Amino acid sequence: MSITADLIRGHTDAIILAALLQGDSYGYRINRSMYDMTDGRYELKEATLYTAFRRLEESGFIRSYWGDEATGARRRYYAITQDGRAAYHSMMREWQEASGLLEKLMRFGAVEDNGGDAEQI
Amino acid sequence: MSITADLIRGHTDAIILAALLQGDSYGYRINRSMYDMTDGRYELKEATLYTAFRRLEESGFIRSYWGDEATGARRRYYAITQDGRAAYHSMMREWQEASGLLEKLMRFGAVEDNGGDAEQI
DNA sequence: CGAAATACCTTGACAGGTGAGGTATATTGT
DNA sequence: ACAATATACCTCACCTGTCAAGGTATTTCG
Repeated sequence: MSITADLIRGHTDAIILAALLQGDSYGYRINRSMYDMTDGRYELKEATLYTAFRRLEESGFIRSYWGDEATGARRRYYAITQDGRAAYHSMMREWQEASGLLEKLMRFGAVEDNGGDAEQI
Repeated sequence: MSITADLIRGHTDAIILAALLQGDSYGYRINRSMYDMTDGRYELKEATLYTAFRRLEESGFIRSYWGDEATGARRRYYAITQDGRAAYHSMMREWQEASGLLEKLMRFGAVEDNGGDAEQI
């Protein structure tokens, strides 16, 4: 994994909700698709993933049920709720605003960076 | 302040370094300009700011000195180092990559969101 | 004279992320 | 037949960045 954890922090919930907008799914699969979509540059740690599921379910944004697979390991499926959809859209709006501000603040200095040693003030 | 703290988390260092690329400055002023640039939608909390200064100085990305103001409250100025410039550029590259991935992952679900209740995979 | 602004700092607590560990079943290679 | 790997779930203790709340000292303005 190449990108710093703290840059992702706080976005886990939105990512999971986004995945569930495509349809019900389960932990292992969601993580897999994340890994595939980013060409292995990013995947959620399992502990992070399951913590997030618990958090999201407590918030009422998702609900879970056990799959009825006849074979293989049991799977716990998650479904997004209406509250979850609303939360997702709200998170996306926040992301829009925040990323715009961050871009502005972080680019700020670069515009006049001459690489020299600036004097006081 | 309107945007969620966790969306900003981890970007504080890059923001401060960006500000210092414009020239030496001090805590209060940096925070002020951040507030002004975002029309009051975001400002660092003081505790966060000073924690970041300490962290950055320990990493060798900035150095500090006391201003010689004859009047008014004393000011501790900060200057970005060469290591700090390198770190800034590295952080910006990370941000580029991370924000691209995040965008991809978070938009993912939205493309086929029909608002209905999806059935189990 | 008192309030507000400027300017710095510390402490304790919180929340999200993660390393390291665990369980169980099915598949694949030798 | 048996070991290794993949699938699939889970928990606990710890780390780190943030922040609320508190503090100090000086200057300016009504």
